[in-house]
Amino acid sequence: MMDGVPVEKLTPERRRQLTRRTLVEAAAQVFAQKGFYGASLEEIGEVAGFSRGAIYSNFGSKEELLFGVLDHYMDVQLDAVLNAMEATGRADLVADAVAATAAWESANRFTSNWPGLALELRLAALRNPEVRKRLADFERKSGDKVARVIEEEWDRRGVRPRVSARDFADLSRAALEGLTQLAAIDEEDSPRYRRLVGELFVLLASAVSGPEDT
Amino acid sequence: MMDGVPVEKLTPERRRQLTRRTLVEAAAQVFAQKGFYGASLEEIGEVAGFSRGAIYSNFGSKEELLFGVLDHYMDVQLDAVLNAMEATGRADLVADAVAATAAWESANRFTSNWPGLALELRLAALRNPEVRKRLADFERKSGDKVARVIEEEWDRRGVRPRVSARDFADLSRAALEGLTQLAAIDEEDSPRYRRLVGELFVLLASAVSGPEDT
DNA sequence: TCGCCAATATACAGAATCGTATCTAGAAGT
DNA sequence: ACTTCTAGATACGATTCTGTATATTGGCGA
Repeated sequence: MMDGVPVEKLTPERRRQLTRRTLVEAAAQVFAQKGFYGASLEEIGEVAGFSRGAIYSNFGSKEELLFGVLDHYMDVQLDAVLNAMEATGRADLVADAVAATAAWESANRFTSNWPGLALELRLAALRNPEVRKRLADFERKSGDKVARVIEEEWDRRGVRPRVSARDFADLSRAALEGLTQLAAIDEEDSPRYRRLVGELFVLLASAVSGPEDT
Repeated sequence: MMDGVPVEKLTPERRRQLTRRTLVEAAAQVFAQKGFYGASLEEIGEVAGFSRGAIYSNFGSKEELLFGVLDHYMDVQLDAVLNAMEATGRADLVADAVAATAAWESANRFTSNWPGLALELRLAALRNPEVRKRLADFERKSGDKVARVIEEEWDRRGVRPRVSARDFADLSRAALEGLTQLAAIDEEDSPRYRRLVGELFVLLASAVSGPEDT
């Protein structure tokens, strides 16, 4: 019988990629919860619905799996950042900041175990030179991208900034991540920290144009 | 013979505290390098110059040792913060910010494996409710302290802030920690991130008093 | 339809770790 | 000087985890 639904042909290659993805997502989750050392391949396989065999078939070692998770993380993170940037561009600086914050929020950057994964990967970077290199490259590249967008916006509006767009971007990112972490730890005051994200952007945006500008 | 030097009598109690401290410091170092799970008690004992027996004699378990490290961390962190605050108080807001930054820098917050320890403890907090509670309490309490100092300063100078002192304190701390982490990961751009710390304070300080004030 | 091959599962060996149980040495007090 | 008591060292058992080697299963080509 012919398939009434456009069933993805599910070629072997496709199937393999699919299990890879499943494994990576499971690994991301378990790494975030238990940490790289604390997580057992057994549990990761179980969460993914596979056995350890699948992991060793698709990745050579636990470390390679970590790299898979890192790549995945960087993809998702970059998407979130670009989406947040796209949310801006119509209103004034402050409103833009608020919109970007909302986009950031909706990208569930505060929920689930995203903060845990981010922390875990930073730690992994601190300990593993290869991870460190890749993560640093990524941060630089995405920082550049964000800075370019900011610059365009400033140009378009004739803003005379007191700091470079790159500095502004990095400062925002650092503060954003610090707040995210604090919110994750202090669950009770988490709403306050989320509010502070908006506050931060308003402060920064108003500061960047200086006392002489509105 | 009478002691020419005021030799600390080294009572048993004192001796015990001393080994405890030695063990905690060794644990802090190894935890920072390898993580809680990755660190073996064997190695910690070795670094401290003791055997695992000493650990189990002074702490009941690996987890209790972690609590010891956490307490130590909070003590040191609070000291550093208060010192940084004390560095302020004479000049204007911007100069104060710079001075505080310098004090922070000199407290080696960027060097050694302090960033690693901070990250590791945050992760531990994310995973262990008891750690989370203690750390959250500490952050709140130290945040209050800092906020109070800031408020006094603002009062004394007649600053009319646009945000609460508490918000300002938390924003600063979040950004500071974010920058510290980025600096630790991107060793190559580390100087730039350190410069951004000063930049940040200047921006925040100028923003907080608003466009109507200098 | 049959046999081959790749993807995944299972079985296994070796290493490492935690916590406990036991031992030892040296100081405090009589 | 002798006993006691405690901090710390050593020995041990049990568990767990990684990585490899082997088995199995399900699809694809001949």
